[in-house]
Order: sequence, then structure tokens, then C-alpha cells
Amino acid sequence: MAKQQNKSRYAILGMLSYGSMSGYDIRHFFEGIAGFWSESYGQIYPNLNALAQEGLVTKVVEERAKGPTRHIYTITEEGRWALRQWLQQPAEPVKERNELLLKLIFGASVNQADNVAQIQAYKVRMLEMIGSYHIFEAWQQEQSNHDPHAVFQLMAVRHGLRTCQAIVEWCDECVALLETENKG
Amino acid sequence: MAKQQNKSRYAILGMLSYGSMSGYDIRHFFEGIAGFWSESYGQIYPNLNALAQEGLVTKVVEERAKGPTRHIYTITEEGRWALRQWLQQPAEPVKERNELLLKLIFGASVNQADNVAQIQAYKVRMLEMIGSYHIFEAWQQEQSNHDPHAVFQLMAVRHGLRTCQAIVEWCDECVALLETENKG
DNA sequence: TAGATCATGTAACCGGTTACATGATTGT
DNA sequence: ACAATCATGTAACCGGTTACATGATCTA
Repeated sequence: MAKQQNKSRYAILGMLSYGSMSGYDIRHFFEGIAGFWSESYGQIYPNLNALAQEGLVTKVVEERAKGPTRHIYTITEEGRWALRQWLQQPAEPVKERNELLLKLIFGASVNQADNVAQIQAYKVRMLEMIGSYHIFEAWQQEQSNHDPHAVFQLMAVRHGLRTCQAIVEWCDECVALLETENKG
Repeated sequence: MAKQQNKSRYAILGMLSYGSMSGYDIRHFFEGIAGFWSESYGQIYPNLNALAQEGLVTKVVEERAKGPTRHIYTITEEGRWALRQWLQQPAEPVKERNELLLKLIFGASVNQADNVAQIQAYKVRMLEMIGSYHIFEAWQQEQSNHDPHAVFQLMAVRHGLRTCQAIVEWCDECVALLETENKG
């Protein structure tokens, strides 16, 4: 059980529920959504073919006067059904594997400076992400309010903001912790 | 570049920097640390052998009167050096793939109730994790204060606590967001 | 004219999980 | 007697990334 997951399938299917698009478009959406999901071409194109063969999506080759040919995929009724089915299953917990945390619990093997550097770098990355989340949030707010996907995208952004902010505070706590440790 | 990572190697090496132990012990530590890292036997035992062949660890078979034989591994000086080398490299950012968030951005395809259920289940899991973090925190506080690893373990726990708490707040925000959406 | 972007795809590789096999010991 | 835990290991599988191949078009 819990075998044969292939979440890429559903990530692709879900994107096509937004509207018809190409594999290239799908890739870009996830790149833009900054953080919580990623898909590589090596996963997208083969899955798109499989999905088409199973009748969950249809494919139209768009020959254009200028620019390379685009393969536009459209979700079918069966596809929407399969997506809904998956959406209703409880999301399985993320198996985290946080390298920073792993390095930190072995922190006794290195200097305090090494540990602080590691934490500071993490904090910088979080601040950068907060910045891009803010940009997305602002951009999204001034978009059409009638977009049914808007609320859900806002949720994703808020998730990123809240967790990143929590981690920034945690970074400060850690550095303080190391400093008192060194003094006492 | 960035190829050939195999973080399991270093997770194992790091554990052995705490003290000599068996593959079974290593597995259990990560299970207990609740959340931020996991290792399976299918990864531990082969890696332990490879590490031994490279001279980064040594192996002693402990024949016991009672109970199965244990293979106790000890980190060598070369092993400590390799570990330190890795610890000093900046931790590469976690590639998140959060299924809950993925499901949520496709939330327009299902009922409000489905989305709320998904979020509530997530919240429950977070509250459970907060509970186990609190237990670990309390247990750890009353342990020997002279353990050089204690601060670092505390950091890991604090990380878990802060992020989980942030997510709990986020869950409430999301449910509120959905409710106003439905009314307005 | 060189480099970035658009666009599709495949092959190789690999980290990691799951499931299975085996067997002793301890607790109920 | 049965289940759980202790303990080590392997084989199969697979999801996913990286790197490579190809070629058009747009821009500096």
C-alpha cells in the first residue's frame, strides 16, 4: 500500500484543470509558484503521453507560423474525474529531509563559527523567499478577483510566508542560543 | 555538479560521531528525532559496508550470550575528517514537494468541504507533532546538561515547534478565508 | 553573430523506500 | 502459544533529476 504514487501525474492533471496548456507551460507555473512544488521535463513529457494514452487528456499539435510547434493538452471528463478522486484522498505527510537540521545536530563536530554561518545562510535564503512571496502576493491581489483559483494560490503564498517567517525567528533564536552557550 | 549526493552516508557518519553504534541504533535515533530526517535499513546497511571498506568506519561484531549479534561501527579519524568536510559545505535548500499545498491550489475542482477537511487533517497532524516535540523538549531539558549535543538537538526541536505552530495558525487562516469567500 | 528563450523529448543514473527473508528473545 | 521487539540484510522497484540532443526565433 501507499505504493505507486507518482504525484507528477496529478500535478500535471491539476494544471490542466486550470486550462489547456503545453508541458513547457506546466513547468513554468511550478517554477513561478516559488517553492512548494517542482516538476522536471523528464517527468512532464512522458507523463503527458501516458495521460493521453489513458484518455485523461487530449493532445492538439499547434503548428505556428513563428516559433516552435507547441503541443497543447486538454483535460477530459475522465481526467477531471481522476483528479477529483485524488484531491479527495487525504494528503500524505511530507517526509522531510532537512539537510540544514541534519548538519546542525552534528554541530558538536565543528566550530561555533561554522554553525553560525550555516544558520545565517539559511536565514538569508528565507528572507529572499519572503521577498518573492510578497511580490507574488501583491501581484496576485491586483489580479482579477473573479479568478476561482485566486484564493487557493493566496493560501499557498501565505503558507510560504508564515513558515519562512517562523524560520527566520528560529535562526535568531539559534544564534542567541549558541552565544550564551559559549559564554556560560 | 551537485550530483552524487547520498546524504545517507553523512547522516550515518554523523550518528557515529555521537558514539559507536549499530545500524539498528542509527535507524532508531532518526525515528525518535520525530520529523526532520529519516533513514531506511535499505540505505543504512549497504552504506555502512561501503563506509567500512573506505576506511571511514570500523566494524566489530559483538557476539552476545543473549539476543542477536550486533555489528557495532566506530568512526575513524578519516571518517571524522570527511564528516567535518561535509558539515562545512553550505546546506543545499530543501526541494519541497508539499502534497497538501499541491492539492489545495487545485481546490477549485472540489467542494469547499473537501478543502476544509484536507486542511483540518493537516492541522491535527501538526498538533500531534507539537505534542511530541514538547515531550522531547521536556525530556531533553532534564537530561545531562553537559552533553555537547544537547544544544543542537534543542535547536532541531525548536525548529519543529516553530514551523508547526506557524502552520496551525495558517490552517485557521485558510478556513476563515474559505468561509468569507463562500459568504461574500 | 552570439547568446538567451522557446519548445520537445530521451537516456542514464541514482537515491531512497518497500517488501521479503531469517531467526533469536522477551513479554503477555 | 503468539505477538512484539531486537537485529541484519537483500532485491526489486520506482519516482525523480540531470544531462544531452535538436532546432527555431528573438534580442543585444
